[in-house]
Amino acid sequence: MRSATAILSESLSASVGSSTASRADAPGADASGAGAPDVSTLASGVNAPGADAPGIAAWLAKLNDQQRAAVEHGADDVTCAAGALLVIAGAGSGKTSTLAHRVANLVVKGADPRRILLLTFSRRAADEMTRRVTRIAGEALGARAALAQGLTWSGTFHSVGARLLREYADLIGLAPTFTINDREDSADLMNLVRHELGLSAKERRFPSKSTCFSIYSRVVNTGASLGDVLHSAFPWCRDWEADLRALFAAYVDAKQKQSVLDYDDLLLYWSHMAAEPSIAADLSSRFDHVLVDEYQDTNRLQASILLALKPDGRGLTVVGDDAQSIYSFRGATVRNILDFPAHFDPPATQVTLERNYRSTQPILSASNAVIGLASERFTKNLWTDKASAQRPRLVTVADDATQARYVVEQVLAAREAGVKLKSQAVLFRAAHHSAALEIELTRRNIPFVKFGGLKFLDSVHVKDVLAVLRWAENPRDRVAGFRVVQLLPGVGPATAARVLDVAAGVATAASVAAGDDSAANSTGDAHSTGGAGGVDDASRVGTANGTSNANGTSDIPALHSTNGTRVTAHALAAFTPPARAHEDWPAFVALMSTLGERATPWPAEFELIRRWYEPHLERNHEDAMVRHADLLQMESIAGTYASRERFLTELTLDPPDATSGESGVPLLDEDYLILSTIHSAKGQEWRNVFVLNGVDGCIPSDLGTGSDEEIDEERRLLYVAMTRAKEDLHLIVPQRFYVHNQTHLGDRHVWASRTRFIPADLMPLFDAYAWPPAPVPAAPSAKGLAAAAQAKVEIAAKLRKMWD
DNA sequence: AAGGTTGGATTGCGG
DNA sequence: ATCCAACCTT
Repeated sequence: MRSATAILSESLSASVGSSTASRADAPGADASGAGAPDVSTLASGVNAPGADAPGIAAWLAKLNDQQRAAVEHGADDVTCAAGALLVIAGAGSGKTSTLAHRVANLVVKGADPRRILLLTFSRRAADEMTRRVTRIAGEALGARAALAQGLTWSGTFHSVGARLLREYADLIGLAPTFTINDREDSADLMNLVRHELGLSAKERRFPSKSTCFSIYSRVVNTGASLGDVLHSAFPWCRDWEADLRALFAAYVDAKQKQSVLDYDDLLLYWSHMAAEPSIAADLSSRFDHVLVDEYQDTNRLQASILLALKPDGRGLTVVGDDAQSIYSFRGATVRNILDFPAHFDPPATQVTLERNYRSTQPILSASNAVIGLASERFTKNLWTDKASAQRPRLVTVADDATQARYVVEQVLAAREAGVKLKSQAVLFRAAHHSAALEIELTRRNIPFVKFGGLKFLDSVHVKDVLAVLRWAENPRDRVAGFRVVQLLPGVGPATAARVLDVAAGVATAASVAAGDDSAANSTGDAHSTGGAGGVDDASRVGTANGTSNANGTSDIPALHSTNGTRVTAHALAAFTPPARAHEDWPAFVALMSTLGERATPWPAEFELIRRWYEPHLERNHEDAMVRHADLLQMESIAGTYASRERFLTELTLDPPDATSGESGVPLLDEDYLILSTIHSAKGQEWRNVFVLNGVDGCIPSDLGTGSDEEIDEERRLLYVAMTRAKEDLHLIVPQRFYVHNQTHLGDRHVWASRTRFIPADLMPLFDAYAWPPAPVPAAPSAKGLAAAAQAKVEIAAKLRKMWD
């Protein structure tokens, strides 16, 4: 099946590829550049407060009035930053370009790029932004200034948070070696805690680990109370409120004891840190300017961080589009945008970019009409001067398979006409909607890259190897250790728990005091044959560790990595494994010991682990070959990171997200079709766009039709999909839609109807037809008709006769 | 206690 | 289809 190697390397090439592509197509540059200097703009010179401007600097002249207003807001005196700025940037309005120009302009006017904080939605967007700022500033300054290195604080909220937390770790009682749990790890930890509290053995089934985690995450991100969250988003879990509260308390406790942070913690700690007066001053004085992209998809917690960093709004710029808010399911709220201006006194300046440089007028008209039906009215209407006779197409097909054939034929036809595959994208609501299409593409040998959906990091073998690394990096990470120990044959949950207790017990003995009861007990327990040796070991290690930690200041018993892992290795060495694990135990102890002492430099450590893991991989998996290839691929990528910690952090915060077809990894310069979830298509554009499954149940998803808010979010999702298209937009409506939860080869299906977001009165905006075109039957002759009528009568008579 | 199997519940989008 | 707890066999 799908090889994770392909996924990983593809993700790399995909992101490089997309940069290359965007240089060629230059979405935003198009927006400002190819949009041809508007003569009236040049003449009027509106909003050019620069006194020295009878003419506008050439590199700014390409912008339209609104864009330039956004770029030049307060830029005259960058050292004494002007008040907050809100840029409402409609789809395709050159948002990225405007933001990049603004950053470049700040630098040109003398701002220190190292003191600019640029927060983006994804790592890809951050890289793209850095690249463009560098190019634009280079153009403005006549030379490529040393800006690429200068713009050091550009990234997602989560990655910047992780960086800051490591810097300030000592001040906030956090071990600087903390590791970060991804969603699945977090759910696993939640599950461990859930078992410990005895919540798994209730009479009525307790919510699953991922549900528990989702609830927890939502509470944290929205700042709402548990009761409210349960009521509004998880009504079927309302009865468990008290248990959930206890679970979450224990979960937080476990995270702190283990020095692990989940995604939400990166924001939560940052937010609390920024609100702490002793740190806040230092923290906010580091950044003269804070700019945030995709502000409509930030949540309350993120907004609170911004307000803490820039309480009066000076130097703060946020950019977003309320019509494109599609992440409320993870706590994002458009209120952040809508309420932004009023947060400040004087209120934030607002600039609206309404001119669309991307799509043709018919595409824009249809998109505007779709979003116009939202219950909440959006004030702006996008306009363009790109005329076209081609309306968006609304294509009715029989079913999923026909939909796939339609897309393939249209894509190939377009390519024949000179449109590269890379300029065409297929978008869908849920990752699995593209299954039939992927099969068809593979069959016809058309290369493609898919964004969204299954992640590389989700595969078992990758998680295993990463767990070894994480455990070495942070010996208190119980989820990692629990997973690692169970890789050995004959070791299951019970043994793994004992091993971890011993390791933790030793650690406790080491940092608290020698002779701690629980530590001695658990060591003794584990050591049926040589309890004395175990205790002995523990106290010896304890002394060593105690000495090295003598000047430690943290009140949390901090076990910093080197010694901590050495403790782990000692505990493992002293542990008597079950008989079946006997043979493998020494190699395991040796591995953990080497990793703990950092005896092997990075990235050779990775190879060490991979070699150790190999036999276990072969024992546990049928398809060991494929998985092994993945690990080799990963190994070569490991070398591109400076350290074990960087590798772990980056991989967790920016997991490779593209998958490719089985036909292999398309090469960089090769052409390939883009498949993407609508969510992952954010901020992108293509000449031709196909939107799959434009039916009720898919858009809107039948899971998201609970409330009006949810419906509106689904509507915005369709809007985002439609506004990705530059020239040609196909919305496909399969009439028969198979239900996916059914037995093998089942034929359950529903007769789907066109999405409710395109009601009948919007139909004139579309070019509607069925595909394949129905063959036009020859008109039946009068004689034939008469014969047919007679036949019908005869059959009816025969049927009646059966029961005579 | 481990490891495999089974039946019942859940269910997407993602940093 | 996938996840999880419970049951069964070694």
